[in-house]
Amino acid sequence: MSLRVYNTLTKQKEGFVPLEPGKVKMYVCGVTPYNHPHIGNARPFITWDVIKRYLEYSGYKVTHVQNFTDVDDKIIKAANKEGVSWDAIAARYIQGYFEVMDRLHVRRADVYPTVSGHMAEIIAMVETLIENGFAYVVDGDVYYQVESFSGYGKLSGRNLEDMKAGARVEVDTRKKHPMDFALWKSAKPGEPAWESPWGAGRPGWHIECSAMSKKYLGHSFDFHGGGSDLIFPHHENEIAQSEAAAGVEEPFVRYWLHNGFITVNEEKMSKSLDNFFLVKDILAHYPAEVLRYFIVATHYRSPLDFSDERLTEAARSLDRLRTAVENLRQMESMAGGGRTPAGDKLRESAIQAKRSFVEAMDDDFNTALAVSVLFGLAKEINIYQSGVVAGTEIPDVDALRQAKEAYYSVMDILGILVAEREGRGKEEEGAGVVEGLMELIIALRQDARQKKDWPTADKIRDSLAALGIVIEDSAQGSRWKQK
RNA sequence: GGCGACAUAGCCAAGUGGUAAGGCAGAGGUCUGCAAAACCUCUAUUCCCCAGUUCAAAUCUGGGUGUCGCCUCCA
Repeated sequence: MSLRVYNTLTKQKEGFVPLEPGKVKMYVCGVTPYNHPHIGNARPFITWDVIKRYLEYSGYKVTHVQNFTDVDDKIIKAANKEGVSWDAIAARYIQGYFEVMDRLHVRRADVYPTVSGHMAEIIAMVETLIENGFAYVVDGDVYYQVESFSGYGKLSGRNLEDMKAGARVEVDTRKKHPMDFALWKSAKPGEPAWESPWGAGRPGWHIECSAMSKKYLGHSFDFHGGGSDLIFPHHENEIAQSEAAAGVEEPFVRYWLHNGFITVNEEKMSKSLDNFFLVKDILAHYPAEVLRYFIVATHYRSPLDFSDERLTEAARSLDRLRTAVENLRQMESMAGGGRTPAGDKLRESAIQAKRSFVEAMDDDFNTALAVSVLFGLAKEINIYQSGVVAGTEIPDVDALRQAKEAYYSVMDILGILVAEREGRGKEEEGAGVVEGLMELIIALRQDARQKKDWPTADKIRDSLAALGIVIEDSAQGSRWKQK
């Protein structure tokens, strides 16, 4: 079994073959920094973070490029509203982006190109398109002529006739075809502008990704990703620009991957509908792990409905996975022994889990299925731990090592329970993990088993008190706490 | 109006030809000072509806219904 991915271009799953053996080049459409990212914005980045981790786990050397659209109508509008410069707005929200993505354990891309930093490349590509007869100049504006590119519509499954018929926007009469789109817009008062062969102005939206991907990844690369709302027109236009400019047979992008939307009450979460939740606000109420689990527990192409109930449910599910981590850590800290039948069973479960995990991820990054593998292994770990706690099993060091390796490597790729694995999870929640507590309780029970004298609550309290540990009673039941 | 996706238990969600994973919630049980956690058992004779293909369909085909998305900035 090897990696298969669903390609939006061909509308089917295809076996993945990289352009260069052992290397993967990917471009992910980033954000327009005019506000803090909402949870819908975060989905593609968590998704691609997992994809990247899995590709690296599979042995690929990954080059990841993700842009910031820092020259844009919405940024200019926000700047004018606040009375600050456009680049101050962009800088603020780029920082905001990194702050929440870091908390979500989204690892950094290799390059984060910006529009403002790549004017020369953008202008050069527009010039090439004009020279090759794919674009025309009108009063300082430059338009891409869609009819000149025979493949126009191949990604979104549309043809120019349909689009003409279904056009809902007022048509600019200077354009040769209603679907022709701007590569360069002439300068307007109060807007940032750069010098160009066609006069002062700024780039259209789509050209940046073509120009920047070419600079960092070449004219042909492996993956291009983003939300499915980018399929048309953004990615369709990128293909038209990049393939027309390159003028070669090779496809611009080998595999187009698009994630589904996050919805609220079954409706797309978007800034225009004003039904969005900012990641930073959610993180004030839920641990980052929960949000990450919530995203990863559903396949990336499916819609995902966001609500408080769903996050609470995610938190409970995650608790189950966390318990197994804690059980692993507890057993690990105990004196261990050699191979046992129960250990063999655990070892086999670990090997099978890794196999199942790879199968799930190879099938178009099926993280939902991968999560279920984790639950299966968690159960085996817990069963094993029950035996250890009961004193009927002496920890099989090798089996535990393998279970831990399998369990952790899956979580590593999904990017969940990062802190717990280092024993910091409970600390973050405000309660301390008491080192050695489990061993003490197990010792008491083993001792009691021999003497046929079960430890009473008072005996346990006394033993614990001697170590400076008190049992706190609360509405939720008793909790072990170290004073 | 044009194009496309989806419909699986109370909720969420895998499964795309071989007889329904997993999680949450719920019920019963084991263990245990009580709890919590964990473990065991149960909870969809059936996958929106109808027709068809097939030895065999949640999975394929046709029709219908419903929901969502794109066609305007959007992750």
